[in-house]
Amino acid sequence: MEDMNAKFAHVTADAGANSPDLALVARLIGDDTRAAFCLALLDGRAWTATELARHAGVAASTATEHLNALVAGNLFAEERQGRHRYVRLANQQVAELIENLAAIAPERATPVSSLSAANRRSALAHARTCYDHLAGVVGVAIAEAMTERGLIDWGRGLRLTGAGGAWLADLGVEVQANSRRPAVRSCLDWTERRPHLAGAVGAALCHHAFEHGWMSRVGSTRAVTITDAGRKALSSGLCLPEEILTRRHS
Amino acid sequence: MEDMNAKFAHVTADAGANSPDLALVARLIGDDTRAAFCLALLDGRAWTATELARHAGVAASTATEHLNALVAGNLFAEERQGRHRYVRLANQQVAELIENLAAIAPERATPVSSLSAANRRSALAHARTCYDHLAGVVGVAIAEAMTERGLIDWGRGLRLTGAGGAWLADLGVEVQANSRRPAVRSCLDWTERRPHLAGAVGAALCHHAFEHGWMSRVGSTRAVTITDAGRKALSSGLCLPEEILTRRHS
DNA sequence: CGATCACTTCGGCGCCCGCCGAAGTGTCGC
DNA sequence: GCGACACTTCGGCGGGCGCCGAAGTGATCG
Repeated sequence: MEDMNAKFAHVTADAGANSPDLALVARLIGDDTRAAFCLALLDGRAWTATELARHAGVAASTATEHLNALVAGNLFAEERQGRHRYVRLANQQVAELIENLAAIAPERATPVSSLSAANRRSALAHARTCYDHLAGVVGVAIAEAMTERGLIDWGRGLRLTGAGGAWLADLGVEVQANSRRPAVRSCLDWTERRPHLAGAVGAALCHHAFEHGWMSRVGSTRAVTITDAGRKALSSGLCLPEEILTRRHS
Repeated sequence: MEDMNAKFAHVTADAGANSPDLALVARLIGDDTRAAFCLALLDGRAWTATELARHAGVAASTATEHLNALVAGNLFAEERQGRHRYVRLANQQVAELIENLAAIAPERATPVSSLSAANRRSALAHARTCYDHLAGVVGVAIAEAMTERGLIDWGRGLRLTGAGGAWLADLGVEVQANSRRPAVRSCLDWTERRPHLAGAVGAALCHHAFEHGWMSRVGSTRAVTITDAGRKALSSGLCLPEEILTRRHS
């Protein structure tokens, strides 16, 4: 039947007649500089144009052009403050798109250039924020510990168990009861290649950890260090072993 | 604190030192022809190189080059059979990536060229497969009816209720109990801009509908028509109104 | 075994797009 | 007001990449 219809089909390039313009959006991310911008903004904070230009190693004028495109394409949202142009990811959906892309994408083959770069790299691999939740060795370990203790359950998709809800309430973690956002969502970690915890609960946990001084940011990067208080809380609350909570310097 | 540290930061283009190569993957989708290939494969079936070339309106040689890139980038998987080269999306993860992209991407501004194109367009908008589940007006209506009847629940993320499990069992729908794949997942419909049902349950329902003759494919496209049997089943099982189940010709 | 067909390889063309630096606009602080 | 600074605009350069058609390979069929 299919062959018969093919005979009568007009020779039309009907590829895009309707359908969303995938390429338009993908092209925005498909450039090394703009991709670097996206990854930088995954830390959930707003960056200025100059910061991004410096981070990606391009001229300010180049950064401006890229930002114009990204804002016009609704991937970034901007906010002008005096002489500064702050940008952030437009919304949750864009953040998830970039996470998905990052999970699929291969590691960039970049020789580690210096000692400080190696250090920064290892700090990121150990613990970092990923948009608004926690990633890296520690993030993955938390997700696995929560699984083992029956706080979350992976059978037929990720789900927060009753015990998990109680555990959060016990800790005093306030989960944003947003109607649309899933309570728990898995996010493939791009250093560990194993899932860590995202979604409303992931975000709430991360927020809670900052609020209670369990961890703090390393400079202005998205790397974080676990404090003594954090080590105490995580090892008693989730039985995370000491080796995982402390970063081994390379 | 952040400002102080910034002063001491070295002037390095450390953008990609570590980190996944987003741009590499995004660039693969960021081309009109390759994007058309991706959308075509969203129907979940394997296409031959020539079919894709014709669909996108490019020469066979061009298609070959694109397919080489997409396979090398692990977005497509290929299977050689005699003189045919069949390709399909490499895995579930890629399919979801493309769905996410499609949900964000704007509609392609393409003037409808002919009557038959308009017809095809309206058929797709009414009911179509999206990878392995059902989309379009009908897909969205099913998801909403299931919500109203308490078979699925959106509070704190999408979840299959007890009643929903019972309903499926009652219908005789066999849900693949894959450990990793979520039972229910929402997928933003790009014609309706509202969510329809994906995940293991979405796939099982779609499979069930084909098996029981509730719907059938329109030629070799991913559009489907609801049969009389399907209208009966869906209106009695989910109280879907007749207007939604029958396509209004434009 | 020769015709046909699906796919591939290659050379060459043209355009798109990312880059920069120089000059311009707007904001802030003194 | 004047310098410093963040950002923007513009012209121009260069490389990358998507396209094609022609010629080649290998499978299939009569």
